[in-house]
Amino acid sequence: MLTTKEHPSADRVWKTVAESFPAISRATVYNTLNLFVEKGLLRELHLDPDSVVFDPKLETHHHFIDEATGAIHDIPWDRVQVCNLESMRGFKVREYQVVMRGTKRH
Amino acid sequence: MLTTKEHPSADRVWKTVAESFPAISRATVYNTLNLFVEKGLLRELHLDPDSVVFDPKLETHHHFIDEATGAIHDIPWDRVQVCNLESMRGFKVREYQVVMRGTKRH
DNA sequence: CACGAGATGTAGACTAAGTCTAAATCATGA
DNA sequence: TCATGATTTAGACTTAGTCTACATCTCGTG
Repeated sequence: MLTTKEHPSADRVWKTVAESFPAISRATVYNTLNLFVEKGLLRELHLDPDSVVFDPKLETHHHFIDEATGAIHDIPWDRVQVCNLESMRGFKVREYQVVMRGTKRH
Repeated sequence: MLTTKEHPSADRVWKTVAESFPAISRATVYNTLNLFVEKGLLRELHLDPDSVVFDPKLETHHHFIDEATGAIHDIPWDRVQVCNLESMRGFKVREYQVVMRGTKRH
């Protein structure tokens, strides 16, 4: 999980882990994932309409959601830029990202 | 709903509507909201960790999430810009937005 | 080694958002 | 008025995420 390039849901992680550790409890997987988030080892994303997904990549980056497959792709931070953030006058922006949707070119 | 500046969840809409129409069924509210989305009268957002929220503002815009209150604010499209989108070479970007999190200044 | 205390994991119950279903009701045209 | 299709209802159902009580593990100490 901590090294995957994907963005699995908790249940997906559970199913994957259960292949190697069939005795592991679902609650343990949820609890562990949430602990990792709390301790800063993972980030949770609310991009998927069905569930929270977890992102092991801690460096700030953008996201591209493939509408055909549902896959979430990490986009390097400096690939695109958000210009004019200073104009957000009434807000203190702690973090931001560009969320893009579309399809992957072949 | 179609004119609100907020981003209510389905259940929030239900509770609001039920004040005027106590007989309305929860499923009707869900069904109607989903129909509105399908017909393009509303957009659904997956920004809130707890539920889908609905956005009546059809013009493209960005979002700012107030982490203190959970409130979602619409940010005018031209307030900030995403530069270098052409660099998304392997992707066909159908739509994008900047999602910002932080707090509102007093 | 034994023991106690705290941490961690388990198994299943529980909650709540969202969906489904069968039936009732409504709306419309003939 | 009636038939038909559309819409709504009320509650059941599903499932992601959380909670709970208990079991098990880990570690430090004597």
